[in-house]
Amino acid sequence: MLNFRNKIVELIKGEVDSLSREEIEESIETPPSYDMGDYAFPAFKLSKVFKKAPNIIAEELVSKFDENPYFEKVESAGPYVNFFINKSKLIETVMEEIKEKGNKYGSSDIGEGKKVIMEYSSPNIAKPFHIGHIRTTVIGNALHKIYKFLGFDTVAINHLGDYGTQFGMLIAAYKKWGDREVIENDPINELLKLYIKFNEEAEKNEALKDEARYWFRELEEKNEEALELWKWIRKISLKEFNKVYDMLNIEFDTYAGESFYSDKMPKVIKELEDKNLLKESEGAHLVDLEEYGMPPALIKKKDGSSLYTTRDIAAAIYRKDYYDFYKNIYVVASQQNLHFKQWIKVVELMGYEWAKDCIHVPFGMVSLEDGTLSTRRGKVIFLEDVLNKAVESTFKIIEERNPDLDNKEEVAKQVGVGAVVFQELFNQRIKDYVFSWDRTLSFEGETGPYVQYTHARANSLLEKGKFNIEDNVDYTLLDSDIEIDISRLLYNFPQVIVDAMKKNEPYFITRQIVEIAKMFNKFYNSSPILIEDEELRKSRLMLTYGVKEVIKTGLGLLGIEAPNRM
RNA sequence: GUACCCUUAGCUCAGCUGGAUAGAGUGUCUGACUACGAAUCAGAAGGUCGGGGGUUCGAAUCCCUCAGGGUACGCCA
Repeated sequence: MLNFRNKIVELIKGEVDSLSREEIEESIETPPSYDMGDYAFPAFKLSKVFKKAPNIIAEELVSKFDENPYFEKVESAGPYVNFFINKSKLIETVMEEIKEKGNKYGSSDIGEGKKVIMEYSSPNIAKPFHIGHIRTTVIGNALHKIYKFLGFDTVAINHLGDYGTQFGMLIAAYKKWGDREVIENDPINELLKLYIKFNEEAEKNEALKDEARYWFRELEEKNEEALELWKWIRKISLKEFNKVYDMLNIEFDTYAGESFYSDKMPKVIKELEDKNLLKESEGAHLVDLEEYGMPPALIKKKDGSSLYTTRDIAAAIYRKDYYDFYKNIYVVASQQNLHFKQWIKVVELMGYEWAKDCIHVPFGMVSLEDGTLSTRRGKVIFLEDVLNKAVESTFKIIEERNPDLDNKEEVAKQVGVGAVVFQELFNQRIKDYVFSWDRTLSFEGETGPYVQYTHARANSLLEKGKFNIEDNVDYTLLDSDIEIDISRLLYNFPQVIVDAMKKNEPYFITRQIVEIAKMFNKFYNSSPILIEDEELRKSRLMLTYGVKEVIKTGLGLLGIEAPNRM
């Protein structure tokens, strides 16, 4: 595909030697409106070099760029040099590229040979998968797909919370009040009940906490009974989680969670001691980080057992050895910012230069209208319920508007789940939000169903118009403002994917496909597509095809399906 | 108490590494279905970018400060 920015860099570089190609590339901007041009080069920085007013420099530059095949017009506007792209070249290059690459349009090999670890979702065993888990799960999945699409060699890790004192609690609670059959029938809820009951009782009776600690120690010592219970609880919980993962169409490469690293920690503690990083304080062992403006990182408890900082350090070291990662990414809530800063600093202090490749990708908090989520107090909204409710609402809408649709259940699932996922990936990760049923179940405006609807509509046009990708198309017929606007958005799509990867922000893609859908709907409402004139029809269908492909790819990267009918 | 994050239209949010007149959606009001799919489109109204300083040719964007909200701070993860 033609790279218009590079063409501008070449033109400017030909006239101005004092700026490097990179500097020129970086200063190229998009004007506020396309009436003013497709790209703009501001001359402010040159005014110091040439000791002239920027608007004079801009004028002088323009006079040198008259005849050029890639830009139909170059003009100055005050201090800016504005470039107007050659529209037929733009449309032709983007359409030919989409035609050639199809559903691979926007992919690349920039990540070739680089291993990227994406740790996300990571629910706690025996606790419900609630609305609070949706963010890490959905953001992580999207990032995983984005990196993969850009050629990175990815590993999706579900770092299950399957170890720790809480397990001692569960085992103790099960031994006191548990019933295997009851739990088998409704694992998460029953285990949650045990968990809540144990916490309530433990507040009244301190001795229970000792029992929990006892059972956790037994588990670590590989006591057969404890081990068997642990395996069983882990298995039935995972089975429940997989219901949600199936609905979301998410798979992991490994479920190596906390337990997996439990035997890798003593070595780390020893290493910290050998490197003189460990300090004793009030019976516990820690790494002092005062020098770096952070509270100390606790490594070993009074009783000798380890903490999750130790576990994360051990996991990172293991992963470096085993995978030799290029980036080791953690999609974990912003509440853990300090924790990540601490342990990554400790890894750095241990002398591992790859500490900088461990990246925490934080996101904001979800709360309920009446306050914070709390598993212990049973104040949660289950993710499964959210998804099911969205699917039900969608099903009703389909019954109303498109009752003859084939496989309504399947489509309702794709659209309902898609709506939830889309909403989750629509804004910057860091923003907190309050969960609202109204918002989750609204399918109008900038929503997943809107984009999916546009896709289905485009598909229907292609079918009715008997679109054939082999047809030769006269691109010069696509010359209206809307058609060019659409082409520009399609043209920018590959760059948007790269930006999304660089910033670990899937919403760049969400916003781009919304823009494409909006522009296409505008086009659809203003220009007939299935018309008599064969040449014109073919060209408009080609544009429709481009829109359909890019929307589908974009949705796919977000983990959302694109049904052909809905 | 200390550190970090957030604050843009009634509501929910965009605004690319500072750049040309601050944009969407939603809600409100108005208009378009015997129409290629109305989960759509067109239009109107709606903003001292939390307040105040500073840096700069230029600040919603960078720095300082104040206010409001949130999160985290040694034996949970």
